Amino acid sequence: MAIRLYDSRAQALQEFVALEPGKVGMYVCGPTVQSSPHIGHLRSALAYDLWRRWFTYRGYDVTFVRNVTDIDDKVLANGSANDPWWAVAYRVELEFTAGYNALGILAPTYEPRATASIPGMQELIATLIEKGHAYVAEDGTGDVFFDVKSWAAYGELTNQKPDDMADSADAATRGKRDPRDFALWKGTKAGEPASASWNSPWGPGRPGWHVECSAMARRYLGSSFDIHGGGLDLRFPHHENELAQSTAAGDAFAQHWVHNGLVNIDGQKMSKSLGNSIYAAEFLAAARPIVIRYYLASAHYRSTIDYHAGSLVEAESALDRIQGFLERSGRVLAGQGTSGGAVAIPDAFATAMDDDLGVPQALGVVHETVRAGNAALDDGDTATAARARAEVIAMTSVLGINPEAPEWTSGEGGAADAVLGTLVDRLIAERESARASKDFATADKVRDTLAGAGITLEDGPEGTRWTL
RNA sequence: GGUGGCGUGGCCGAGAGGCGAGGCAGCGGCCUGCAAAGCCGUCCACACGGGUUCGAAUCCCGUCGCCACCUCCA
Repeated sequence: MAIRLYDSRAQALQEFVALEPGKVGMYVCGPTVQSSPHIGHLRSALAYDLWRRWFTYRGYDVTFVRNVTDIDDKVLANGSANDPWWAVAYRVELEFTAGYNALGILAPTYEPRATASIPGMQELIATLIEKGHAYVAEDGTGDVFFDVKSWAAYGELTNQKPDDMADSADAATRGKRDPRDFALWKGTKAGEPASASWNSPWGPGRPGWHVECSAMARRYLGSSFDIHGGGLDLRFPHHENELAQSTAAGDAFAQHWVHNGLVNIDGQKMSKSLGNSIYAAEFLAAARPIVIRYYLASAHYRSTIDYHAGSLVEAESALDRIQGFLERSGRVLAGQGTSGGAVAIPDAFATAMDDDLGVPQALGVVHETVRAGNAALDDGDTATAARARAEVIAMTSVLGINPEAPEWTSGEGGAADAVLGTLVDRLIAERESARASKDFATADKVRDTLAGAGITLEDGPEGTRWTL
């Protein structure tokens, strides 16, 4: 069964065929580390984490590269004498890493920083100049521009004709031959810190944004690789320019382009001017990380997610249903030797995932399996329940949302939990004796007290359970 | 102006010419001392107007509304 993906350049679903059988080379645009991560960054990283996990499940050896753009106009702008740009970049990078880790996003195979790949960028620029696709600005600034007119295919990624492109707002063309030309190298200007200046054949300066990704992709994945991903907002100009540069320099570059949808807040784009950005730290404090992962994964990766109050509550209810089944089945089936070897993921789940990463449909299969498993437990059909349990574990594990996986359960079971358990167990015992003597008023009072502390009781055949 | 996307039941969210995705919320029932959890049932939706078809949420034409990108952006 082949994996199909929606290729943004072809604007069509395409069957994925690896350049090298059994291997996938994937480059994803990581953050420009200029300010704290927000929901959208997490969503984007998660989308490619899911792609990567699915390719891996399907047996591919995935080389996953996600860069860190640590030198850029905005990084520079956010630095100061007391807090240099590179300190800002490192600090913000740590915030991103913390956010990724919190959501169980796997570390990339390579996570290159742009500042560590300057020679590769210069090499690419030199090639472009040599081939007549780039030129040194005639205004003496040391800038080097890509010559859009020299590359007939320019616009192929976003299906635009250069003549249709609005003239640059950057009206002062700064030594450009054409307003659409974009910077490959930015000569160091007066007042810019020496720490942000690298020597080059064109004078001291720093790389342009687009060329950074082209060079890093080539360095870690070679001149041709399978998939290039990034946020929908990066299609133009960033990815269009990357494609033009790399192909003009002679690289085959990415075979497929994949773009994830953005996150809106109450129907509006997140933006600093609207003041509606939700930062990762705030978001991660709003619910358990696994709930956030479930929420961000539950819409198709290409669709816009519209976040609103209540989104996480709904996600949590849905996830609790899965978790509740795993807890219940784990308890009932404990010690029954239910492992029974490797359990295949249900075909319906795999089919959904193969089809352009159909996570929402795949989650439908998870929930159907949960229902069937619960029904089997109700009927005492432990064989069916055990199979459902194994399937649910397998499916949620691939998605990174298995509530019983170590990444979500570590941290539980500490001393504080033990103390709490002792206290709650004592109250439950008091309630039990009250119930035994039909003193339901007292029993309900205990339950209400615990409910007030956020503890829910469930009476079952094996006794009373509690959850926080 | 150019390019692309979207409008699905109270809410979220898939699907894509005929077989009622799924979740959340609600309602009825089973279970329970009462609950909770679970199960069963219920709630049969696809912006609007035409058209094609035996059959359209799905295809075509038109209309309305919303959104994204067009050198800051995941």
